[in-house]
Amino acid sequence: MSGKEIRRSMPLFPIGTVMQLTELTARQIRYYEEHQLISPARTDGNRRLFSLNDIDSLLEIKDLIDQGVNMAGIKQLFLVKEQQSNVVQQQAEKAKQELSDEQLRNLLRHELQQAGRFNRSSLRQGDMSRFFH
Amino acid sequence: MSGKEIRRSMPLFPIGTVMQLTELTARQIRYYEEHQLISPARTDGNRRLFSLNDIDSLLEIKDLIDQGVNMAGIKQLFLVKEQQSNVVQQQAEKAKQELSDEQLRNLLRHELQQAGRFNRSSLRQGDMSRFFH
DNA sequence: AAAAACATGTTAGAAAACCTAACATAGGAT
DNA sequence: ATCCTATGTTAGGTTTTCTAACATGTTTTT
Repeated sequence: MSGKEIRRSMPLFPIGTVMQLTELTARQIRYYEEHQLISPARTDGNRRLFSLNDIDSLLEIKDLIDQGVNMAGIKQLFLVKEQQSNVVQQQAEKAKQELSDEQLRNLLRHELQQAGRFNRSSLRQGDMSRFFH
Repeated sequence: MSGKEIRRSMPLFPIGTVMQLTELTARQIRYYEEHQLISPARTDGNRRLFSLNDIDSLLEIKDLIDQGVNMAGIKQLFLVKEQQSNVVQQQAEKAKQELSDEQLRNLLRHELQQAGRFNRSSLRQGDMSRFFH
């Protein structure tokens, strides 16, 4: 939960770069922040600095908007997704301590079915990979 | 030669971000550019925009300077390294068309020995990985 | 149908970040 | 003792970003 995430959440990009990367206007990006769909960091001088995670989120937002989802909908989706990944994570952790290998396999299989039924769009994530490597 | 490189050479970061990432001053970064060790892109408004490759180069420059190498030395090292990778690349390409598998294996073995003897520091490259993933 | 809400555009004024160019300087090299 | 190298510092100018406000075309609600 730290090694990888610390880096992808590192504030690196000014809004201009993000505009190009996402093809969103500054207005749109700020509006989505206003509605708490993202929370970019700030420099000492109050300029926004976006992380790779922020950009992933923005690309996802753009996608959802194209599909007619409104702010409230997107917020809910993000919430649920966060919860889900928390659940999966915590349970995986709990499982590691408490369960036998056999039991663990069963649990994971269940979780994954759940995710597949619902979390659909999370498979399209990590879109930033299109910019690097 | 295109897929990966296009992305790592994508102009993304303003100088402020690069300063933090590399712990170099703006003066240093501009000075290295002046000596053509890097060539960051520019925005329409003439602001520098650095790529991941630029940052890799800067980290390498910093390293070499710590080891007492001066501008001229670094320039030469970069030149040789670029040539080398060109040679390896071209020969690999030529080889793919002209040589048998057996011959190809021999050639690559040779090239790699060469590289190992000389290109040493290139193994420490791709340092940006420390910031992501 | 009128009013309200939503998502985005546009504008204005201010502040931050960056630019180039010039001069300053400590430490090595000649 | 002088010159060169790498970097610091300063000044004046330009670009980018900020917030806040008002404008506008679409949907929703009433």
